[in-house]
Order: sequence, then C-alpha cells, then structure tokens
Amino acid sequence: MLSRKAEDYLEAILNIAEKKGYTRIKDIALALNVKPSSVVEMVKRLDDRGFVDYRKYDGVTLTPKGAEIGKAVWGRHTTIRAFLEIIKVPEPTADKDACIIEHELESKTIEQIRNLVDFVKSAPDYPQWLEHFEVFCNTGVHPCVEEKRKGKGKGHRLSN
Amino acid sequence: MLSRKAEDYLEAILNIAEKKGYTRIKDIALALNVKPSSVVEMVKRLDDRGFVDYRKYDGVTLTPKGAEIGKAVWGRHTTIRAFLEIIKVPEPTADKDACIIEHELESKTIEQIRNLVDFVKSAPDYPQWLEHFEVFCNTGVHPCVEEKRKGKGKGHRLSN
DNA sequence: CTTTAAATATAGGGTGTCCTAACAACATTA
DNA sequence: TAATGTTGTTAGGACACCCTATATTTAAAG
Repeated sequence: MLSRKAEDYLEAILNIAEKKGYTRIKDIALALNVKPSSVVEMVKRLDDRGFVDYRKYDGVTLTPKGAEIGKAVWGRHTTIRAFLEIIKVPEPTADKDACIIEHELESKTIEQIRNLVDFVKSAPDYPQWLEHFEVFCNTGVHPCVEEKRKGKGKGHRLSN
Repeated sequence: MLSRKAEDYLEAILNIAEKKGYTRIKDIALALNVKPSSVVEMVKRLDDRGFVDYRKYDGVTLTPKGAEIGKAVWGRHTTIRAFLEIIKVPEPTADKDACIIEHELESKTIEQIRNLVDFVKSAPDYPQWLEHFEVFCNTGVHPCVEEKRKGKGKGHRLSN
C-alpha cells in the first residue's frame, strides 16, 4: 500500500512531466513544498518499489505502474475539485482541499461523487436546485418552503 | 496544531465518554485499532499539551480545550457522513470515509457541505433532483434530457 | 579549460506514530 | 489473602517523512 505522501509525489511527477516533458528533483520539491533532500529520499523509495525510474543527477520518470497510480490520483483530484466547485467552495480552497480528500477514499465514494458531478454536467440547463441552493446559502431559507406556504401546497414537488 | 491522529484520539475519547461515562486505555485502543501501548504514548502527549487529563491506571478525561476539539471533529464527521448518505454512498463506507475526510478541510469547505446537507433537509418534500440523481446513477441517463426531447423544450427548467 | 553558480546527493538528526515483549498494578474469586 | 487473569505501563526498536549542513556533480560563463 502506498502512503498518502507517496501518492502525492507520483501525482506531482505526472503533472510536471506532462507540462515539461521531464521531471527534475527541484520541480518536485517546488510543487510539494519540501526540500530537495526530502524528494531524493522519497524518490529512492519509490524507485525501490518500482513506481519510478530514478538515476542520479538525471531526473525521474514514472514506470507504467507509477503512472497508473498518478493518473488515478489526479482523476480523483479533478472529480473532487469539480464537486467542491459545484457546491460553491471558492476555487483556491477547492483545489487545496481536493488534494487532501483525494487519498484513501473508497472507490464507491469517489464513484458517487463523480456521479453527482456528471449528473449536474449532463443536465440540459443550469439546474434549478442549484439556484435554490445558492439562495439557501445566502439567506438560510429554502425557497420552496416559502413558495409552498403561499401556494397552499399544490402537491407539486419542487427542485429540492 | 494538532495532527490528524491526535484529533482522532480526542474524538474517540469524547465518544467513549459519552457512551460509558468514563474512558479507559483499552476502549481507545479498540476504537482506533491500535495497541494499548500506542494509546498510552499518545495520551501522555495530549496530557502534556493540555488536551486531556491522564492519571496512570485510572483512565483519561478531556479538558475543556480537548472536548472542544473533539466535538468539532465529531461535528464535521456527522456532516460529512450525512452528505455521503445523501449521495447514496452505502452506510459503512460513508462512516469510514467520513473519518478520513473530517480532518484538515478548510472551514469554508465544511460549511458548504453542511449547507448542502441542511438544504436537502429543509426541503418540504423529498427533492426531485435526488430522485433524478438516483435514476442517473442507475441508468447513466439524466431523465430531464429525455423529457426535454419529447416535450420539445417548453423552456421549463427541471430539477437538474 | 577554468571558475563559478545551480542542482543534486549524502550524512546525520528530529518528530510522530506504531509495534512487541517484558513488567507492574489492579480486580476477582477461590 | 493468595493465585490468577485482565488491564495498563515501560523499554526499545522500526518506519515514514521532514529538516540542515555539507559534499559532489553538472552546466554555464568567462
């Protein structure tokens, strides 16, 4: 089993390689906010376990095994970030917190979050329930409750 | 700053104390799936930092400071679990994963998840969009898309 | 080609968390 | 109260992760 941190490293290596074509120790250190010496240490461990190829003074590349994990983590990351943005978590926070949540959740949980995201995306129009959710965030009152009071309960189920 | 693990201990101590009135080393070890010796070690650290009162051979109690944190973590836990249940994550998974997410998220994120939960709870009826979400989970198709095709776009925005 | 600056590597140390094994205190009950 | 079983404690060690300070290698500029 890979630790949360190890996954972070693989994800970072993947992203850097996609952007620049190669990955140096310094880039990883920068991306993860740690010192180069820490990166070297981790990268050695990842090499031992077959997740990366590491040759001294010559950067790091992901093995297929490592790339697979990196991509999986990155996928979880984007899913979670999308969800957080749907529920109006502001962007820098959404990205930061996606980094935290993306590890260790059961696949069923990720699947359901992804379902929710896809559900919203595949809607033909901007969902009314999300408009209502925004109202609720701002006022603390569910618009349908008001509406129902006035309309004396037509029995028409509203968006939330 | 308290670590994830330290928070776990405080949360566990709180829950055990609420259930049994007192908290022994063994209970904590059981709740967190660690050995008693690990518990003693952690509890000493928490005592040093003023989060618990620990006297040898005589259990552990939370200080006000420790109880505050325990309650906060527990609150986040229940919020997250409620959310996961809303999106149909099965119960044992929901509980387990709430344990994981509950640490370290920014308060804004927690607040928005809580908003979503409250939003759903305060709806006058079971939300139509959740029914639609269930359909989507089962079929991969958003019911409103079908409906729109048949109804030739009345311009009536549907639940999602 | 040499000097220097940047990047990388190593050595050595620290913290947090966990474990096992051995020992000590307590509680029960014969 | 003595024997026994349960619970709690300590000692000692392991592993993941991070750091600083010091060496080494590579790359760039003179």
